[in-house]
Amino acid sequence: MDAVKVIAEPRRRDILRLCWRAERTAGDLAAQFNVTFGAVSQHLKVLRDAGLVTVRREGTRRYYQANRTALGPLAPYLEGLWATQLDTLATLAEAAERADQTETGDAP
Amino acid sequence: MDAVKVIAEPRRRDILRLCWRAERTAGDLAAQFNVTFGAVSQHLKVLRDAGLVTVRREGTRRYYQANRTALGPLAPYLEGLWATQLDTLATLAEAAERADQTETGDAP
DNA sequence: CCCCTTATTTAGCAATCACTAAATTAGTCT
DNA sequence: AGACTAATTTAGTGATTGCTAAATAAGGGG
Repeated sequence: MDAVKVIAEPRRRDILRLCWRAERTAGDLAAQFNVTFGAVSQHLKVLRDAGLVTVRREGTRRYYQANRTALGPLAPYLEGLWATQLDTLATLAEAAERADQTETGDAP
Repeated sequence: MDAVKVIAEPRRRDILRLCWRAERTAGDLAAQFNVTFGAVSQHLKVLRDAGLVTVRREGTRRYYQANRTALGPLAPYLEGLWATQLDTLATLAEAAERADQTETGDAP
C-alpha cells in the first residue's frame, strides 16, 4: 500500500501523530481511541507494512514510533495539518501529553 | 473530502497528472483510460468538490486543469511521485504528449 | 425542430475497508 | 506448570467506493 493511501485514513494519521516524536506501546496507542485494541493493531500492521513506523520489542511490549524519513514530503504535510488544527480532535494532543507524563505506565 | 483522501486514489492522481500543466476537456481526459466517460466524470466531480481542479466552460465542453495551489505541499509530493516513475504506467505521460499534439481533437 | 456531441447524473453491483468479538501467540511472573 | 498481561490474527459485518450501463441535461448545426 502506498504511503499516501495509508495516511488517507484519519485514524492512522492520529496514530502517527501520537508516536511522532516519542515511542509508544501498542497498548498505549490503543488506549487513546474509542475502538478496540484489535482495530488499532490492524492499523499498526498497515503502517508497519508500509514502513511508516518502526517497532522495537521489549518483553511482551511493542514500542512504535513514526518513521518520518519514510514519509518524505508527506511528513511536513502532516505536521502542517496538525499545526493548523485542521485534523481531527484537539484532544489527541492532550492525550499525548498525559501519556508523556505517565510514561512508565502505572496508570489507574 | 480532504485533499489527501482525494489523491489517495490512483485514478485521480492520473487525472491530475494529465491536466497538470495544461487544460484538458473531460472527454480528452476520459479517452486516456480504459473506463467509461461516466467513471471519469465522477472522479472529476470529487476533484471539483475538493477544489483540486478548476473548470472553464466553452460550449458543450468543460476544460479542466489541476489547481496546484490548492494542493499545497501535496503538489510537490505528486510531482516527485511522477518524476521518479513510482506512480502507475509510464504510458500516461506518452498519452499526454499525444493529446498535446492532436489538441484540436480530430483523432480517429 | 430533430439529431448529434459533450458531459453529468443515477441505480445497481462487486470489491474494499474499518470495525467488533473471539481465538491465538508470546513473554513474564509465582 | 498455570495464570496473567500484551499484542496480533481471524471470521464476519455494515458502510464506503469505483465501476458499468442507462438516463438526463445542454449546446450547436443541419
